[in-house]
Amino acid sequence: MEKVTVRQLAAGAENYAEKQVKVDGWIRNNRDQKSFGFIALNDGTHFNTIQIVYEKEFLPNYEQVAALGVGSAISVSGTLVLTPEARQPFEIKALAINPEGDSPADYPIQPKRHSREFLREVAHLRPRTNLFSAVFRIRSLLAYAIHKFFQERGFIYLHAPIITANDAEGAGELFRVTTLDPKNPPVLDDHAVDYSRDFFGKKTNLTVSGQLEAEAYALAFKNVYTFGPTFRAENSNTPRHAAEFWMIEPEIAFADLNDNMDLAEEMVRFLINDMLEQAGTEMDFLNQFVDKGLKERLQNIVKSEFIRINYSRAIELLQESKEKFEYPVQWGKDLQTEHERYLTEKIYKKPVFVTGYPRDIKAFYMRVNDDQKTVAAMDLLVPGVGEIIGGSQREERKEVLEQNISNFNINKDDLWWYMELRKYGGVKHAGFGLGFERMLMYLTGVSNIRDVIPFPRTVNNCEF
RNA sequence: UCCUCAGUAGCUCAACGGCAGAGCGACCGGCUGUUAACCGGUAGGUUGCAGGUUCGAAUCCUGCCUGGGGAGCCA
Repeated sequence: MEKVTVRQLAAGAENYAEKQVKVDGWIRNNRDQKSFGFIALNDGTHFNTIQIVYEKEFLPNYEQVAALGVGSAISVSGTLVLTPEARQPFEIKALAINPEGDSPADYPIQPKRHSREFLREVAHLRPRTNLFSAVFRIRSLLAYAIHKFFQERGFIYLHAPIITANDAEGAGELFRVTTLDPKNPPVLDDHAVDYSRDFFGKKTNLTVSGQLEAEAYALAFKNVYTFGPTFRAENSNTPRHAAEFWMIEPEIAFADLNDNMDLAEEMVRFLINDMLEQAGTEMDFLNQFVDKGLKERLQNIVKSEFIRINYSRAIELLQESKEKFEYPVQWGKDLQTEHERYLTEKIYKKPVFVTGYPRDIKAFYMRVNDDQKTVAAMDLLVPGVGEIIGGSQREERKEVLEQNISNFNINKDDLWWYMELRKYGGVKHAGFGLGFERMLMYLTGVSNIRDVIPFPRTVNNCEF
């Protein structure tokens, strides 16, 4: 008897019609009647369940099977039957059902709607629900799609370090990495902790970005990307922030800001297309139960050009809009969330690149424009999620970069190697950071980042 | 960190100063094709925690804890 998966059956049930097969899985629902019953079985290989029909006359352990609760693990042997007239295209008429793992009546996941908040408390069981089955299948496919996109274009995948000593990027609060005894650390004469006696002989932390290292590799391999975990110790409590998340950071040499935006746009379009193709069943489910406009919105984005406007023009548009904003719109100040949302959700209703931000509100490594007041930065704003990409052309002129570093009061000594990238074969280059989970939220319509990370880490929460 | 809303049965919620309830789930029974099945019945509670006001508190007040939403920070 051939062991099959629901994935194999979904791909071609007619190959198995009237044949005997064996499937293993977990019971989603079990309904018994006097002499027959139905089990909705999920074997983990496919979003959909397979229906198992079992009858008293064939099963010596009918009563035992009928009593199996939701969540129980079973092995089923039976005949695959095509059922074109029914709601499901095929089912299995059971000849034998072996209980493998019982699930008592207090199993928290019931065949009914649960709140996301409740399911977060049972994060070890929530992947057994429809929503999380869809989300985490798509998460896996999306990670693969990202590699596909860059590998097909000849990019080199770079593993940037996770432990780093540079804290010069200003990209957020850091998680310290140390082996010192917190109760009794070695101290200097002025009672400050003596990090020279720490594991690495200096202060170290978890990475907040692999960008600086990616620049080094872009200036050797031309086009590279990183894709790995990132850590920010921000005390931020929002549906869009996590302390541990994944980020994709491509870096391209001999390229300017426009090349950078072209790449970002092509990538976003590729990822959407790929998910619509690869995850049809899951996308249909999300479109029906999570966000009614999801598929239409994504399909429109694939077709339409992204908007590109500069910061100054964005300020003008917002000022002309007559919309009442809580925070004033003023040149020189950063765009507030409400401003970004207005641009992408009200004015354009599609993704918008905003470029050329004031120099003072952006990072030291961004290339200064000829006006000396703005930098070659770009943010990609999308409806519903807000900023999913932040990037820039990098400052490749050694003198200008040095000036920036001193303007931002950054310790130049930490960046000696970064400066040498400008000294030896420095060339214009650019890159961006894509928040993996934010992209996933955008693709699935799921509005809380805690629901697209298997075991999310946020302020005051490191359960599981 | 700030603002705001909410914690009542396993889950989703009602009761809003006067006997703590419903739907779903669970359990028992019925039903020959169900599919978040249907029909009948049963069990299930220190109303987040601590204090206060009151003859009487799930309900009003104070503090704390937990969670949601908004803001800032950002991806």
